Amino acid sequence: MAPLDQTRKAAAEKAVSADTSQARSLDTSQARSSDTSEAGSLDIAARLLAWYDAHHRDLPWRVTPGAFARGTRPDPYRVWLSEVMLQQTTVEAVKAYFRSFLEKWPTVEALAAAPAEEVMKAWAGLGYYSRARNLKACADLVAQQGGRFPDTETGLKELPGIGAYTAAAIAAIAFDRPAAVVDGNVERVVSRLYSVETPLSEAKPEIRALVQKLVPRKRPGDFAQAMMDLGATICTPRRPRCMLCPLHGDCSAILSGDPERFPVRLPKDDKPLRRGAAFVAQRDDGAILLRKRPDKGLLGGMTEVPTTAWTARADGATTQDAAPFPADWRRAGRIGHVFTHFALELDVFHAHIKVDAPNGHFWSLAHEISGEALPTVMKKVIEAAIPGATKKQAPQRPR
DNA sequence: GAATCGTGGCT
DNA sequence: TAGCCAAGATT
Repeated sequence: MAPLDQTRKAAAEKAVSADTSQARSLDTSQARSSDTSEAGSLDIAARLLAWYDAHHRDLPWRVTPGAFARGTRPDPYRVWLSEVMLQQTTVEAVKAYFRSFLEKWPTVEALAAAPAEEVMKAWAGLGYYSRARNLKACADLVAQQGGRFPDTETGLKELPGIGAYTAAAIAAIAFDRPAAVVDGNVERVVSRLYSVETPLSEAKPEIRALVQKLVPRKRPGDFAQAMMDLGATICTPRRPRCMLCPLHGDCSAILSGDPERFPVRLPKDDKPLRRGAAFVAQRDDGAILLRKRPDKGLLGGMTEVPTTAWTARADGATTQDAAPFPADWRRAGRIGHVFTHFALELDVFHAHIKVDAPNGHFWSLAHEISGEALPTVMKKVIEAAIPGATKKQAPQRPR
């Protein structure tokens, strides 16, 4: 196999990319003559790839377009890691986590050798924590099988945390397979391109079939990333920049005069409000009492301070009466947090205590707090009681 | 097939 | 402001 593209120096990459424009247009014309049976689809792919060559974004996990034609390939580990992180997560949010993970665990074997707890800590704040558990489980499996990822969509989809989208994305980007990569961006681009009136998610099979017809045999990975870049930068949910779009001449929704109408979506259910109380117990040396949540379910496997149940009741029954143990609880404030399917209000209580950690709980020293596997909602809770406590190098005064 | 599962940025 | 929505997967 060719050396990993990402291990090459950036200068070499730029030199390669600078002198391949002719080769690319040659590729494009070859594609035009042989890639699909539908000339229209073909032109669309060719136009999109040409646009991508000129306008693609430089992202930490991305290699220069045309990698396979140069005899190189992306590192499947990096492609997989980035794709899992990017599930329902913005590019900007992922960048720092991707770099951090790669520095801690440069290979799938390294990630497999890491304790699951360390992986959860490193994932804290990124959300959808089952992804982190599945990431670790997947790394363990792949490492057991020699450290090689499956190179087909079918094989990839059998791994934990890899569904239809991610399997197609890895197959296309890392292994040059002509897979139909359909994420939210692609759904939007294609639903506009063809004015798909069927509402999501009912339209998913229809959209997948339309995408499959567009996928070129050459550079399917670049095509997938080009579609997603187009959706992210041009064919945006609101105020799409149609005048800049390389496909504006192909787009049915533009003719309708209202491309924003697509994709058609069904109305969403409104979010219920849940309430509860959270208890920040602090030891004389500043340590905070924490516990680990169950591995499954909401915030599965993450760390929290003791809380009451989060109930749908709105009767305000969130007082210190519900504390896990008696102490001089002082109300420190109230925090709000919005999850995917409900909103949460937590009354935060704070106390200094001098007892041993109850069963299943543990003390986290002041300098350790920022490194714990604390989801954002729990950082809000602790901050409400002890401002600065979850920041690195928090100025803590033991009392 | 419908519910469940985080968080942050943008309008 | 309050909703929308992001490189979705799992059960």
